Amino acid sequence: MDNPLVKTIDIIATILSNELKISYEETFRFLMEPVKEEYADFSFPIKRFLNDPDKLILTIIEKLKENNLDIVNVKAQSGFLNFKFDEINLFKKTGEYIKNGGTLKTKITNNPLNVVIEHTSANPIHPLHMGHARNACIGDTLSRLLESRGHKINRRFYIDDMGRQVIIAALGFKILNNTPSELSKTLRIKPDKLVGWIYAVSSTTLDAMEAKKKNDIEEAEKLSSVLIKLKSQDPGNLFDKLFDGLNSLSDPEKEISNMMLNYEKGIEPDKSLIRSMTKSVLEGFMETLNRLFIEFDNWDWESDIVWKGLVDQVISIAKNNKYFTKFKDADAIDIPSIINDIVKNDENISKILKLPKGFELPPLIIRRSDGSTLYTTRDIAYSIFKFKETNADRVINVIGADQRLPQLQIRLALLGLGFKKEALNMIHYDYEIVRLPGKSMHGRRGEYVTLDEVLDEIRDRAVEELKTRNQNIDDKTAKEIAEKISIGTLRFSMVQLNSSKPLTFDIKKAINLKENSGPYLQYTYVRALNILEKHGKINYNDIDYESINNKLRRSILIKSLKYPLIAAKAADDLSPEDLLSFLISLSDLFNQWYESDSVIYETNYRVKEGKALLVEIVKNVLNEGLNLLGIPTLNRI
RNA sequence: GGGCCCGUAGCUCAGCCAGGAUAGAGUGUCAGCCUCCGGAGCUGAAGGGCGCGGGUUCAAAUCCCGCCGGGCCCA
Repeated sequence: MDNPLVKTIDIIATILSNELKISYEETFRFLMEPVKEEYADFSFPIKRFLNDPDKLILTIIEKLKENNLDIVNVKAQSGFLNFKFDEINLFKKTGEYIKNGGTLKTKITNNPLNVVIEHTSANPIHPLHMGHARNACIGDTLSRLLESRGHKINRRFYIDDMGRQVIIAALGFKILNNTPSELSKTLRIKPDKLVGWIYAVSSTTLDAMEAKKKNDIEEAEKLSSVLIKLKSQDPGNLFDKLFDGLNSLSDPEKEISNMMLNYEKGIEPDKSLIRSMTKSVLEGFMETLNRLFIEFDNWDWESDIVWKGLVDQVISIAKNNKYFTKFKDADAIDIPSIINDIVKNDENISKILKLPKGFELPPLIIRRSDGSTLYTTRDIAYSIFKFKETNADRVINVIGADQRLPQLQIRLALLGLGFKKEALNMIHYDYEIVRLPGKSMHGRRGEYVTLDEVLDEIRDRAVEELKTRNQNIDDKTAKEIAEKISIGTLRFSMVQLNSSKPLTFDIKKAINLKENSGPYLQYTYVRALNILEKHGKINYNDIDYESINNKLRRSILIKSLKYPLIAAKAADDLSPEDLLSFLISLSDLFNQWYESDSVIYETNYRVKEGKALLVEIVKNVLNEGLNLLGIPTLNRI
């Protein structure tokens, strides 16, 4: 059930689509907000399609009358079809709609899909940091947005447990002769933080040993100063044992490659050690992600993909494929030929893959001459797996922009191996890095600011702020509210910016809690809630619907009712930031109104009921929008 | 050396994909607003012609070509 404005726009889009012989989806895409409110409530750039729209206007009016939706005026002006609502009539219909339990949710799609969204997928060797925060917030917001649009969403986390880094961390635990879960319990330290420290010490120590061996004195000195710093962060007399143990290894490189091979084959005790360590880290991840209300449907182990034989399958498919080739003795897929044969002859495919012009790609090695597989090979297997598992129509991978080339290679390989559907419906949703001013990030050296630390810091500042505003607030309440504020701050700032731009996260600025932030939306929601609480139940039968005939109130009504369309478009465009800026501008309008036109002190009873209905509408939209952004709402602030 | 991304008010950004209505926000600056629904708020002012140079078009911040600056990836 759609609200009267959405219903009207829907009919208009259907008519335009029929008359102009363009698809409904395309029509919907072009229906837009005019640059200025005075022009119209909705516009359509008709000149792009048609020179004389007069007849079309008559058809539209007729059809709307047939559907008892005669609440809109249509005019053709400077190349646009301009639609303007009869606000009184619209308000009346909306009142009835809300009274009968109508809601303002994302308009449901006509074409529901099975969508897999893989996101976060952080390396399980240290706690989540701000880069992962951006990934997680984007992925989760996309999931919520697409789900609200009526798609079936499957959220997956890929556990990259076969990389060299994981093995190095596991080697550290092997030397300490202890399990991560026991150690983190006895030392009372979050498991991901413990593993992060052990990994940093192990990998720095190994690098230092290597530097000494090569007589690279400068590098060795640099690394030993890193080690001194790491030693000062020792969570419980572990450093010396770890450092000495690693140094006593005669051939650490061989140790690592043995462990790696053992794990790939599933041989104990390495298998259990690596699994349990990774699980501990994942527990830490979940704890952090739960704070942000982020959950997954499936956790996929890279090792499972291998152990199930899916990687071997890919290799045997490749061997029987015409694009199989040898590259420097290794098994490879002939990417250049795939480009030549398939992509270059098909404009559609080359558009979807966004192949760089005149760029030569080398063959993609899938198995080294020693028989070991590569990360990308496993990724090809995993890509096929993701489609198969849920019979997915589309897979969205939220992965950093630095992975563009490998992601493209995977899709080209899939294309060549006959997985056309997979290749063309796999979206690399890329995002740029997050910088913290004045801080450098090196996971291998233990230099990073964790997501937990950032959330805690924002929360603590928010507690202070709450206490200065409200002397009577008790500690527990303040902390609860502050936690929600910190989530609002973080989730807002991670999604606010177009993902193709590097994001500088300035904690000081984020804590400033100024307009254009999560707390601003939370604050506005509380305002609406307070008014409604003071006003009490709305008497729908007593509403003066003509009271909407006022510039600000009218704007607020129209804007709010557009919400289902805006959210739908944001979902179709995969642009959560559009939803966010809509909510900000609705909040701006609402706050302007709040300052200038009281609801509670309105003396005309019937007008007062009308105003209360408008507040109710705004409250519903904010509630819904915040929910899609994963920003918790508050009852007080 | 090649490819990709970014370059719009002092600062952070929207608009570019799908070219059209006087180029928009926020922040900062300056000037105002608490006998009135919670001031994390509101009102107002100053501030850019869209990195630079060409081209296509009736129309370019948006499309094409070249260049400059920054970042990433591959070598």
